[in-house]
Amino acid sequence: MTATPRRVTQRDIARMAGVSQATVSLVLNNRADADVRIAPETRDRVLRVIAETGYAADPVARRLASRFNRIIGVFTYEPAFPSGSRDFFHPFLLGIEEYAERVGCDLLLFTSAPVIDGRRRIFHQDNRLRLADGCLLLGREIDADELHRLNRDGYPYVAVGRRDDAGGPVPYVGADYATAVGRLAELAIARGHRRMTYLSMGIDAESSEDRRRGYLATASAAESARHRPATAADAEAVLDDLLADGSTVAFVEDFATAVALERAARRRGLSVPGDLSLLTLGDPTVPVPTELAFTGFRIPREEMGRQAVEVLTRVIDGSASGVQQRLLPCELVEGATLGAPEPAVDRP
Amino acid sequence: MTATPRRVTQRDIARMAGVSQATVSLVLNNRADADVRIAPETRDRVLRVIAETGYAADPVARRLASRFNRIIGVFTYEPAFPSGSRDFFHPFLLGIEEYAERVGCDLLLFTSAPVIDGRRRIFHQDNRLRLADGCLLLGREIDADELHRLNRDGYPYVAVGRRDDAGGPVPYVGADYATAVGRLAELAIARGHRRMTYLSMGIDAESSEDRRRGYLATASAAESARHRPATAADAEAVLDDLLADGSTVAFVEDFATAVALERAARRRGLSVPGDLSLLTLGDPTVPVPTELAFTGFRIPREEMGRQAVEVLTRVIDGSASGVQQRLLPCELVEGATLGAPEPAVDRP
DNA sequence: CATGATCGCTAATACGTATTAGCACGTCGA
DNA sequence: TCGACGTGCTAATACGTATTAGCGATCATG
Repeated sequence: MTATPRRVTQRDIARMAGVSQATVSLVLNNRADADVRIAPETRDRVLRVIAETGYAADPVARRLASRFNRIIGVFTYEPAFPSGSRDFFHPFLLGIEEYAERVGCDLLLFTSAPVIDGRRRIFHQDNRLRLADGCLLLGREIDADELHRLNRDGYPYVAVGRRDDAGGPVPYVGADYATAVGRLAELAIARGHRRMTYLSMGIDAESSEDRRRGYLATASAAESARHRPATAADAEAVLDDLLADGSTVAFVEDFATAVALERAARRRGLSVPGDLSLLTLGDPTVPVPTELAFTGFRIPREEMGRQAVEVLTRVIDGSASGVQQRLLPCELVEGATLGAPEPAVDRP
Repeated sequence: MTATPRRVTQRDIARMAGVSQATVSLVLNNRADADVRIAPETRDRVLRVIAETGYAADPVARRLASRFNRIIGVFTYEPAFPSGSRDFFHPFLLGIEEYAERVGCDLLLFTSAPVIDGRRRIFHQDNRLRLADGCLLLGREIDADELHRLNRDGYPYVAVGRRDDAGGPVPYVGADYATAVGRLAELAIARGHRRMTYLSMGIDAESSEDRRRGYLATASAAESARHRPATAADAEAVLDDLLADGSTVAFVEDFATAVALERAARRRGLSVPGDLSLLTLGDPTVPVPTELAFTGFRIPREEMGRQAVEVLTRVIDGSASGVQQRLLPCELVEGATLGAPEPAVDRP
């Protein structure tokens, strides 16, 4: 491992081709403006030397000079491990990578961001955001203070998933949970359900709030529309509660909880959807083994990733007019867990 | 989208604190050498201003000046889509990200590299390698010319997976396929198998070559040790061939092919491992639905990712002495597809 | 032939940081 | 009182590129 030989620079190329460094830069950038002209012979000569030496411009210097990098930062909020949340991020990343490739950008994963108080921080001692032209934010819960600061600094970013205002509107590409859950509620009511319960994950994120809002907007037409928190570990108690209430359908935020509920019901000799209908409100975020096809909806994760990159590039190059906020529709999934309620004993 | 307000620089900090830009830099980098002294009051004053303004050094300028960036490049050779190869890369990336986080490096995915003649190229017009301090190379087949060039340029890199020399030894962290396959062959022989066939994927990669080598080294002790290419689509013909040859065990490079063979055997009323033993030589690279637990070995993909980053950081900071080449052991998996051969009719 | 206009290129500078030689100002010892 | 030395800082420069004002030469035009 000898000392690295100094890399070839434009100055070297210039010397070899008998021109100035500026000329090399102009040739390299294919500048053909009215006020920048290079004779074809000169251009060819420079290009030949470049080809011979295999020169490639240093992207760092380039960025320093021009303020653009063709690098898109990706910040994942929740700790990437254990691989549970990995499977959550993966579809987004697929879409992001696909679109980044299309527009010729590299992706910078901010893995160096330190975890402080159990959560990754964008802003810290050695903040590296500016390495990228702009940044995508991924994560169920995003720190509002950090959004404030991004807004204040005028740093180009786009959140994947809807976000409340934080010192100004937050640009995002999200999923339209409210409408999707509303549709499911309509379906349930159309099937004859009158008493229903919404089982929340108990986290305080916008994604959760939107689902609940969609539920309340539509389900409030029913005889009874409750909501309560629930986890998979809780399944037995939750099931008790549903039965006691006479709910014939549950809207389950967390996929794993739905699986656990179905299993608990089966153990008691109850059937889904015969005795209880279950609706799931998004794809599983953790791999859960189940044979059952749940009725619910699909989050367009890949498409969200793609469009987030698209919006971000717009924000970066300034071609975006106004605040960029998009909600993508979720596709309803016709599964086997929504049925008609048992004809109930009339209640007084 | 108004014009971006110029970001705060060291010069601004310097002006506010009444010192020079150099002093700010020195304070920031906590320099305490013998020949660099800053009075505690001055240091505090500068630090206070930094805290007030929320200043953070521009990593780009920093890199230009210091030649180090704490960025690790990741180059994936095979086209990332369809998501089949995605599942192949994923475990590597998990390990890579984990270790990168540990050493405080960001990851740069070279998604901008163009695909030429059906394969991604590192070197092209607008080569962005130098954005990273060094680079990891992923992919079953890596272009030897590009390795040559990396070696020639003295660019720090590490391949994930063993590579043949390319104008010099190639630093890598690979899996010890030869030993693993050799072990499987020993197992087969110990169980009484005497006629065996190796079914290759027919690609010309080092990973394939190593497996074959391990097979030949050990299996050649058997009565007959053939090898031939095979694909999943081919399963019927391959099965004919195995039976005709009297092979009682097959070493199957491609997981999907093993699945297809078992299915074909079952259709003919043959049982695995009763009539034919199947050994797989690595985890599935494409999700294949199967209930069967195949006997074979596990590739330590995550660990390979981690160690690749570790080695790369060593190469970058120059603390690596000599060429870095590591082979990690594969863990044997005791499945249900290796049995004892039917007591065969004596052959003359 | 004088005067612009156009062409082809270069010199100079900016980008924001890290590094280093060295300056100004003490202080101390003889 | 004078050099030697230590302290605390700054001026200058490098890193490699992009950009722009502008210079000399050539060309067209009256």
